[in-house]
Amino acid sequence: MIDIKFLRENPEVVKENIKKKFEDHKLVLVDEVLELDKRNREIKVEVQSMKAEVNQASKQIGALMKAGKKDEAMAAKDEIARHKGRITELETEEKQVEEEIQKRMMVIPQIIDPSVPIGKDDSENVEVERFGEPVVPDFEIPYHTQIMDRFGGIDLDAAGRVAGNGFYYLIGDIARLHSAVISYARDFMINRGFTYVVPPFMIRSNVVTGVMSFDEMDAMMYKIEGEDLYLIGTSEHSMIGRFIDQIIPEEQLPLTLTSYSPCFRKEKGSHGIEERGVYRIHQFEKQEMIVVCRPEESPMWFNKLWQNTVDLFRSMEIPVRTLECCSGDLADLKVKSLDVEAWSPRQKKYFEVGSCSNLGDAQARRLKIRVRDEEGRKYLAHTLNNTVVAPPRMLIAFLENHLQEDGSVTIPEVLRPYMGGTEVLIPKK
RNA sequence: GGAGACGUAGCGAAGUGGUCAUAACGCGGCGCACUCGAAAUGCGUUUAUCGGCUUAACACCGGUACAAGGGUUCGAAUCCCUUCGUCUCCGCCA
Repeated sequence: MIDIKFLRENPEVVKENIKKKFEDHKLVLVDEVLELDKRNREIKVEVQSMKAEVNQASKQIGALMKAGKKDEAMAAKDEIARHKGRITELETEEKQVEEEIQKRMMVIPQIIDPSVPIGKDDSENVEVERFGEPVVPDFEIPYHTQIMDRFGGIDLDAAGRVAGNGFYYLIGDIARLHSAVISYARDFMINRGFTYVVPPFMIRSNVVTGVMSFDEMDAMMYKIEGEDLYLIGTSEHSMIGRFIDQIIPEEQLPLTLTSYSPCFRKEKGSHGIEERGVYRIHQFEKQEMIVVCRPEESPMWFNKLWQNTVDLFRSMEIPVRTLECCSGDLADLKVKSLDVEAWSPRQKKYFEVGSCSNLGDAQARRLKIRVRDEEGRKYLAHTLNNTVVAPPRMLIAFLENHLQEDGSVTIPEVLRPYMGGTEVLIPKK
């Protein structure tokens, strides 16, 4: 969401940005907003001056009533009644016009960072850098559920009967590995100066509509029946929700937080739940990081954030690469975005394990997250978020990369303290 | 879940139909004075948002906001309705 004042003064910049994102059908919205905005301000001028008159008259009535001059008071009442109809009329139009403006502003994309590569869709995303050697072993790597199964580590059949497709039971060593990764990731971020937070796992509808569009909400969010509550799709929802309508003192910035939560997603969108296994599921757990900072610092934090994820994966000896989202694949609220992908020796390609985004002031504008500086001036914060790690999916990369020819799985040194010192998992079958 | 009380500035709190809502009073913050300095004291200052005007402004003019939404009224913090939240007691419960 961009600033309407910016659009008013720089319509060509906004249009140019829309073209860069290959969303030409939205070009017309810019001119529509300009026109609606003009009308909206005309209405405001008229309504406000009328209200000023009515307020004046009301004060007079009070004085006249006190003075016992009833006739004059009645005359003033008529005066007000004449204005009232017109005010109601104008206010109705004002409300409509503002809704129309809002509707358009919500879909006009954020001005993207100049460094974002131009491209139509995800096929034009750009690999930035590889970290670690993508190894393909000379023995066959089975599908991840098969690897888990050898350890008696997964029961999808029962999960299907109990909760349906898209759920899982993780069992024994695999379940322990899952928890170990989360705990290790938590401490990893704490050691890098982030503050650990456990947020609410359900949020109210007003927070939901604040943090996402209706379409996203419909495709992702589970609603609690009979309550005004939704299960979060990521802890970003409740973490950012914490700052809605808040004015943060500048000296508290940057807020660097790492949160844990289970995540619930309908996955109703284009992909759906097709693959068997734990790649795309209705419920998973995730360690997240979010940053609220001063505008000039957000590019610096963006680079620090994705680097954290890369470092975490490298510390567990998993090869990764970074893939930058091109303009056409970038969500409308984002200024810049980069995926961290882990190497899959089975598929012989990289797959997404995390996503790092700089939202600029777009999220802050929508949610009214402001900062007050020492002089008392207020401005919108910049917000960023990134996945630290989402274990069920990352376990795929973990198991595939650490599987030995004899069927055992080695545990990287950093994870051993969280696994009771275990150095290697021995299959049961 | 039941009963009661409550929701007003950073905090506490007055205002219960009009002419003090930026809002009494107190605390805190900021500035100034006194002091070698500090404390104490004294004086002053301290909401957000939108529109207009202006080259521009945290200057000026005006609109809106007393948990949120709606209603009654010429006029609502105050009266009525709905929702949300907080506290106390009871019930239930990891």
